[in-house]
Amino acid sequence: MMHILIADDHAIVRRGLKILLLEEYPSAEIGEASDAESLIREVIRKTWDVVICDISMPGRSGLDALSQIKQIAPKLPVLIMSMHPEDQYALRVLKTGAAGYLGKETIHDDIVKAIQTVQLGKKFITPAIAEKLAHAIETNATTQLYDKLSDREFDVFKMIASGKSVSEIAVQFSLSVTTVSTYRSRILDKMDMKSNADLTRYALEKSLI
Amino acid sequence: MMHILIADDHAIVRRGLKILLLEEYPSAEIGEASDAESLIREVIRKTWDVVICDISMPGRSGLDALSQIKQIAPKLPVLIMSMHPEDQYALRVLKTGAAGYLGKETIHDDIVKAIQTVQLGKKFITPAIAEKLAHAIETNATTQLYDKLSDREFDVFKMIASGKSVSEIAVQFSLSVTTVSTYRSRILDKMDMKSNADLTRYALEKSLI
DNA sequence: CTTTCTTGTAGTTGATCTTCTACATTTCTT
DNA sequence: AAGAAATGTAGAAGATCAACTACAAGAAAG
Repeated sequence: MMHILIADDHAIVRRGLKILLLEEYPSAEIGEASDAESLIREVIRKTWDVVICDISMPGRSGLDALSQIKQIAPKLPVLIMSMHPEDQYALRVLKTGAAGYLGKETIHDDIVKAIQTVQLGKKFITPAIAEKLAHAIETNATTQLYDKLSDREFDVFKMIASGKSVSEIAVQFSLSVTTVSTYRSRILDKMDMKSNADLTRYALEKSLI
Repeated sequence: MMHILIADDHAIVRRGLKILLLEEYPSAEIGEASDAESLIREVIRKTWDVVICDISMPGRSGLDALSQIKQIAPKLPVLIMSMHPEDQYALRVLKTGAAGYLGKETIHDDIVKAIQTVQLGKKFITPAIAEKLAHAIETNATTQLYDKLSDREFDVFKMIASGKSVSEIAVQFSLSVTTVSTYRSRILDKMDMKSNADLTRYALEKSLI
């Protein structure tokens, strides 16, 4: 019997996905988590065959959750789904240890194949992503400005870009304000930008927020 | 028999929503559209009782689609849903003629009520939105948001939106920093926004910077 | 297997910003 | 025209932030 854990903050998405999966795996046990915390809790609580996780969840992002999961259960395959056009997060996500990356548009068609693939211990890569990967390797990766950011920095970057203040971010991440401020400096430095507005503009342009 | 048209670019969302609706209206006919074009086509093709539409769809946005629908079938109630919780679009959406606005988080709980409400020809307004509305009316929101700004405020608005700090602006206009800060507060208040990032986003959207 | 670079994390302190309040001028309203 | 609301303008005090510094743990380089 298959044990599949779904993590997404939108109940409708969980519901739709669950039904989709039950069609293919009628006897499967489908677990649900609506945020990063309960996702981690579930992963600890019992053994799953595969986790399907949305990257953009409130609180700690799915990316964060992913790396945590990879610590707790390195061999548990995690499929990351995103509503953003495929390429944005794909590389980062795969680098963090995801077993595959799915756009919410194509999940319908890809999910079953993806699960089968990761069950064999392989990575599930769509042609679109594969191309992106190839291109990234060819052009020596770091074409995107934000690729230079660490995961933490990237999280902070998105939050600043979407208007969160450093202190809000500090609270949310339980960090010191100065720590977040340091991140901000490093982000600005790495991306060669001068103001939060630059970050916002950039993030909008790249559809990161 | 109920005829409900769902428009969302994510198949999973459509699926989840459909099942949700069929639970309540087992005999309903649920139509689906995955983008603005087919949504419009469907609206023209046959008569629906209600349309449920995501704002953020690829190509022309749901907002665009909404205003087109309102031209084609002014009396067809359109419920707009968004995954952004307290969206700054809420007001705009209602002004464009939507029958209601739902966050994807609460849609689960609200959708049936919403449909019933709009079937009676009334608008479905959640308390959160209601408050926004009240505030908007209070501050006399009718035309473009930035129309409410005075000339000075508008200048400051553009500068803040493009990333200038209040002190830079103060220097440039030979004003006290606090004066500029006061302008900023008033701008934020009048435009019902919370952060500089909101201003940047808005200004970009309106091509003001 | 050291050395160097990167990352995650903060403290201190001076700079910047916000909030609250206030008060003349204008500019509507009635 | 009298009163109300909006606008241009700041000060004081407290909140927030940035810059510089620091250091440990991990990664990468050699």
